[in-house]
Amino acid sequence: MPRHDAESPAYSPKALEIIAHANELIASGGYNGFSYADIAERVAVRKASIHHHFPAKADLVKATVALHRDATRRGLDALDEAVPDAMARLEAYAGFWAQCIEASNPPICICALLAAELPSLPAEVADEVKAHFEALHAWVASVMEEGNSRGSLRLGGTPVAEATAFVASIHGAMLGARAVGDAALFGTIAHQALERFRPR
Amino acid sequence: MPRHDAESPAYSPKALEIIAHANELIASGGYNGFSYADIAERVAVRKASIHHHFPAKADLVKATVALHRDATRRGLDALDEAVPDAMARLEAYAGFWAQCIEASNPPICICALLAAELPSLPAEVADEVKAHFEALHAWVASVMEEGNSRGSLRLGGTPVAEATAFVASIHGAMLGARAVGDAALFGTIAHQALERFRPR
DNA sequence: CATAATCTACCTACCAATAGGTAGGTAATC
DNA sequence: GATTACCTACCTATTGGTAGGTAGATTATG
Repeated sequence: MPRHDAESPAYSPKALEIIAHANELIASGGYNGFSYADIAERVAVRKASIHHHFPAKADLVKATVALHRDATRRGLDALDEAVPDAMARLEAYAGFWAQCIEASNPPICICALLAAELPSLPAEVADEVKAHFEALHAWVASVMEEGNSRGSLRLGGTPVAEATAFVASIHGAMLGARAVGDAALFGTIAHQALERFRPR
Repeated sequence: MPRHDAESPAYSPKALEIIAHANELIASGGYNGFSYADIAERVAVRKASIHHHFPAKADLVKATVALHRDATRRGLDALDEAVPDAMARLEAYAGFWAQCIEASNPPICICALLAAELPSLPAEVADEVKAHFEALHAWVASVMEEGNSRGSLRLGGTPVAEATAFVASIHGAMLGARAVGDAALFGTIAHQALERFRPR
């Protein structure tokens, strides 16, 4: 899901390597928690060379988020195809994140993290983060609407309202697990969030 | 709730002023999103003078979080006294945050924000954030347990599990509202999170 | 009460390190 | 030859912090 395709046509292999490291560093300390120097030493080129691939920091972080969004979209598309049942699809989505967080790979959704810092982000990055939330809300809502109409899950409100609430639970669960230092807490909360949609 | 008492005995008036500004700056850009220079110009002293009050940045942020925790504890205690009904109490808690977020005062819980950045925080700050989450989980759980046993709210799981899920919803709602640039979204999600506890 | 000592809260000056970035150059590849 | 991807050298600005000093307020002492 957040796994990106190493064959993305828009970036060189080195640029993709830089993005991968930016991803990890953002996931740990947010936008201002890492510098080009950090990336440079991980990628084994000089700091100034990073500018060749990404002229400014905002370019790098925007690209990182955009690639994360691409990967998310492809992952959600794949879920739509592979898992016909709406409830099982949401479970698979939550399960995917539970595995990631348990393995710290990645340890958090970078868009959720950047959302927290949104007011101080460059506008082009903030726009990507906002778009990610909107796309995720829309996907969850469409899954819920489908599931509700087919009886595989049961909504207590509108699909849109329930979807935004579910996404909030997922992201809040990431914060909670991180705060108390218990990765399994994410899975517990996510499972609980899903139970409310279980048909009786 | 996050309003602190201006008569706190441990800090000078100037130190409290510094903390208040640190609070705002953290709420906007997190731990690394502000500097002593930012505080200095807001408080109208030289940057070096801030070190007199807080020798290192970690000291300042730790104190800021600690004061926020004190204020939260007092606010929750006051709620316990003023609102006998458990369901109404949770509603008051959520409503308080809804007002804050609508007024951007404060625009987000700094502990939720710092939780996102936890891996890169100084340990003494991370400990305060963790303790905040644990205390909040405990308070919500106790309110839920009381409400459940009195019939004023209904739990689908254990008080501890439901409390952590509720806190996740609240914090996730903060992220969602911030991400999409719609402060009212917090209140919508929070209200929905509460509805699941409404007795039938 | 007057004076000295101490405390508090600021200042200037300075430091090393870092941050994001520019400019010009080289070598390898196509 | 043009492009790509690196390099060195350098820049300004900023960051968190140290060190020494001053002035006013407060406390202790005779």
